[in-house]
Amino acid sequence: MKSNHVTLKDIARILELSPSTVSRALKDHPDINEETKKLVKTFAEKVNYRPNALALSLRQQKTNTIGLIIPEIVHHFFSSVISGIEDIAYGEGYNVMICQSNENYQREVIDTQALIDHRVDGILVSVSKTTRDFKHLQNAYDNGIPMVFFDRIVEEIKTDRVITDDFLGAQIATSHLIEKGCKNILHLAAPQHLVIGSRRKEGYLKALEEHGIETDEDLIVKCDTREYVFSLQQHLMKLIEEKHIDGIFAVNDSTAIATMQALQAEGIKIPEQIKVIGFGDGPNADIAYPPLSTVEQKGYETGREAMRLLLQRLENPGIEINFSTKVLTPTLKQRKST
Amino acid sequence: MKSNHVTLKDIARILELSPSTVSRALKDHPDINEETKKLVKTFAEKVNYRPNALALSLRQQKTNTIGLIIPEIVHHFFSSVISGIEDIAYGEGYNVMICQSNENYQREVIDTQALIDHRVDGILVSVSKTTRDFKHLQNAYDNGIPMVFFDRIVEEIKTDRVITDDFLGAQIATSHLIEKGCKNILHLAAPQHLVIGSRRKEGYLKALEEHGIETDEDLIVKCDTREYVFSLQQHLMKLIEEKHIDGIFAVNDSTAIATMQALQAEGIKIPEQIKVIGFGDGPNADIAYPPLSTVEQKGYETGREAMRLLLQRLENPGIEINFSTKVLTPTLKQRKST
DNA sequence: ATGAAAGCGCTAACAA
DNA sequence: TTGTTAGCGCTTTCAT
Repeated sequence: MKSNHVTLKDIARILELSPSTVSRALKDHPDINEETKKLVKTFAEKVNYRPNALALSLRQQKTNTIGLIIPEIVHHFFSSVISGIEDIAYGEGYNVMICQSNENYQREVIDTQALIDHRVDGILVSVSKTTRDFKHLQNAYDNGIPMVFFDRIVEEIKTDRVITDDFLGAQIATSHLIEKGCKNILHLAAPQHLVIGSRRKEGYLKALEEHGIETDEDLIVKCDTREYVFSLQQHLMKLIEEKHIDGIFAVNDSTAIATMQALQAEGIKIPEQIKVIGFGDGPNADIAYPPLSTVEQKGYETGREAMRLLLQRLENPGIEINFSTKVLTPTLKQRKST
Repeated sequence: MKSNHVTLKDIARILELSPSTVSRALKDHPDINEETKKLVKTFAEKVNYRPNALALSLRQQKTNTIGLIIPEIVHHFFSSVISGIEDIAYGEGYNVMICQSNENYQREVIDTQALIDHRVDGILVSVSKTTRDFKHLQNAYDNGIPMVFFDRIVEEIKTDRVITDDFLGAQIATSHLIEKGCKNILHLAAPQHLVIGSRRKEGYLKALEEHGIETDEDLIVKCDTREYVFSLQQHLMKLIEEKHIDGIFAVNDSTAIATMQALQAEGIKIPEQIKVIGFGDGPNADIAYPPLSTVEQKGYETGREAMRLLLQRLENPGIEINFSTKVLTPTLKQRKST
């Protein structure tokens, strides 16, 4: 910030006008002389004048910036969400301040604080896996900053939300396996304190129930990352043998893909011996061998909707609108793994 | 920014002190009474006081924010870069303002402007594929904002840079194919106006030359995305047949993987009939079938180095340090595709 | 040990 | 039509 920056005052001084006149000229205020306007504008253009966003924000008590807290940018779902948010935000003149919590609670707390410190106009959040205490978010909320949760929501805080119908998605995925002839379906699940973890498990259970298949708690294994799969490989193989597993529903694509690789390494044929389905439909699903059947989760749409809900609050300050929850419905993407 | 925010002034008024005293107390100024300090601090704590970062930046002429312009967050390489940058930046008390150009020149210009408007202390850039005019960056540079280019650099602007040794990487990849017995090697190349595009091509040519293999311009095809591969599928198959292609070096992993899929769809066995190698080593390489041999490009390290170079400028303002170019050496990652 | 005042860059109510 | 002034939230020099 070494000041090679031209300020309003600089322009005023050089043009022998007052700062207010320059300010008004620049924004086409009706009662400024056309001559003056032209003079000021061409000069400002010439010296490449750009208003200081900090000063503007301070003055207007509005930053035109919204904060985003996201677990991990590397995940395709989340980076799609970012694109969705940005496309809407930019169109409305908002900037997006992206914070990556890295699935780390401490970092999330710090990020939230940083966003508050920067006086963002609103916050979009998907909480980290390790977050179990929500004081930091409650605090932002109490500060009067509009918030929208997406995907990994916090049920304790009442506000707008955008979620995927995880229950339905899991039900669709599981039913698909059943319809393909699977009888003993293993579920690789996310931590149950995450809403997506429990909802997807419930959808799985519901599908079994609907098809009159008895549930077996042993067939639900907490395992939601690629690394996790390989570390559990022995255990999983044993389970598959003992329980005659013929179908696997994994809580996300990368777990599903790693599982296929682990099984193939043990000589198991997919889909002939065991059918596998994931959840999310990132680009990996197409790359996997065989291409992975999965349930499509709309990241870009999630981002757009979240930003739209936030905008609604920002553009109607003070007006009480009932909180709404936008539910996106996932759809089956059948490929070769089922 | 609906003001539920407590200000210094608020505290001063309530505690019947002057704003300056409060300010000093909060930052442990030596000549403030211990009593007063305690009073102020506990009160500030109690009401959850947080200094307004905007006001601070305006006052100090320093935002402690650095700007990042990146082509596409969805690419693993770039999201790793972000992590590298953030890890260093956070450690030094800097925030990172991330802008995604989406490989779009116009957007890049706007993003650059937004960063200047926000008076970021420095900028890290990897230019978009469609950028051929650098006025916007030159402008930031002329404004006295320290800049570091990484990966997709701009040769016209003299400043610090972090790059992968693309020439060497391509040479390593191509030599590997040759050592594995390939005689007729196809190169799927990136646009030549991008430094990485031409460097990688040159490395490919160099390797051929070193091994006494005649080069053939027909074996260099501009094709650097998954979609591109499938749209060129017919053309590529014809080329492979006519030229007896037995090895393919693709400018990036996703192009390499798509190529393997296209070939396999035509019944070609990999690596038996044709060996394929990529560049970059994202997680997709492990997921591909067969797992893709590639050359490792260190995203996280790139980010760290870029941020370190920038920090060096920021912490030594005014001091002229010669610009340096940090070159990261890629290493061969052999898997099953070669 | 504390306070008053000025100023970072900008806008807007009020004056002229 | 233009200028003066105050103030957004904060720090810091200069008084007291």
